[in-house]
Amino acid sequence: MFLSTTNNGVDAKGRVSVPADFRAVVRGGPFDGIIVWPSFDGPYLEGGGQALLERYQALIEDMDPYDEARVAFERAIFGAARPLSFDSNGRVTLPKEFIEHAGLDSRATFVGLGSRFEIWSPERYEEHKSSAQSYARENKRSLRLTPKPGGAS
Amino acid sequence: MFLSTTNNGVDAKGRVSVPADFRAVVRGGPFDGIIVWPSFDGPYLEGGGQALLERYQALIEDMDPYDEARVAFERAIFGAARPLSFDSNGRVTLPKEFIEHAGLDSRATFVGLGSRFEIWSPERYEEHKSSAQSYARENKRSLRLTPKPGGAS
DNA sequence: CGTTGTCCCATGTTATCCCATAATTAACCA
DNA sequence: TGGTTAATTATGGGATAACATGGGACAACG
Repeated sequence: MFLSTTNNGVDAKGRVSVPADFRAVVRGGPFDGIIVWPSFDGPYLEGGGQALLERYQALIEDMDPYDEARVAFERAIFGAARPLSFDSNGRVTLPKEFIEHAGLDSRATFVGLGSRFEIWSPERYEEHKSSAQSYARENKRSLRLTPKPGGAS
Repeated sequence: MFLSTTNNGVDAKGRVSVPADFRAVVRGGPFDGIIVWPSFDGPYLEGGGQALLERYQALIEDMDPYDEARVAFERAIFGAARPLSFDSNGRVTLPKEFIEHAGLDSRATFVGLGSRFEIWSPERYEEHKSSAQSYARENKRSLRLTPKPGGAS
């Protein structure tokens, strides 16, 4: 499970150390690395192990072969995703397009989200964290998860 | 799994390098190359390894032998598909009809979609990509990950 | 005999691997 | 508990192999 938030450096080659905790999550899997794609929902990257992609694939393959939504998801996720393998020190190299999409400069913030994680520019992540939108989103989720003792609804 | 998007050059002979990642997917299969056909759904090419074609064959053989749709699929896919073998550098030569169908000029965009891939003219793909992204953004709620049997989140 | 398609070799570019070093954390013993 | 050692992690640079691409030779076919 991907947990906690880490801020690591991005060097001139686009290399960044994946937090050791995150590496431990995918260790032993079919692919020694992570799979990352630019979010179609904002200026950040999404990622996970190969298992995550296979779960998405299972979801998508339940849709009709030429369903519009299916094709859109396939292109937005599989078409954009890249497998990034670890080097001997646990780093991955981010493609230029990914760095541009997330607006990364010299540092990157890894945010663990359970089954997956996100990679943000530190500045943008601070904005995102404090923005009213994400605040509302998080509140909405906790409303769903925690039933009130008195039990309305 | 076919992943990510790559833009490679098409030379005067119609030769194009198949991305190394894609070659790795079909490596070890019964046929050292890819199978490609013009999409009946738009100006692009569809392709995959021989395993993909065999899956399609299984799907089609489940249909009624005299179903009009079955005959149509057989003609549109098996009738139009061509096996393209790799040369020693990992390139294939695209038939002229394929180049015309996809409107390819000097470059071709390979789009990995999990079990298969597509080949687009870069300009046409850019148009479709942005519409696929906005469609995915609007319908992202239908892509909810079901919690893993053992896991939390 | 001309045309088309396949094969092979050459080259620039890019990405991958491997080394060394610094900083942090964990483990261990006094 | 404090100090010391060892191990893991994060970072930087250089060497090496893989990849994409161009041109030319040979063979197959009409």
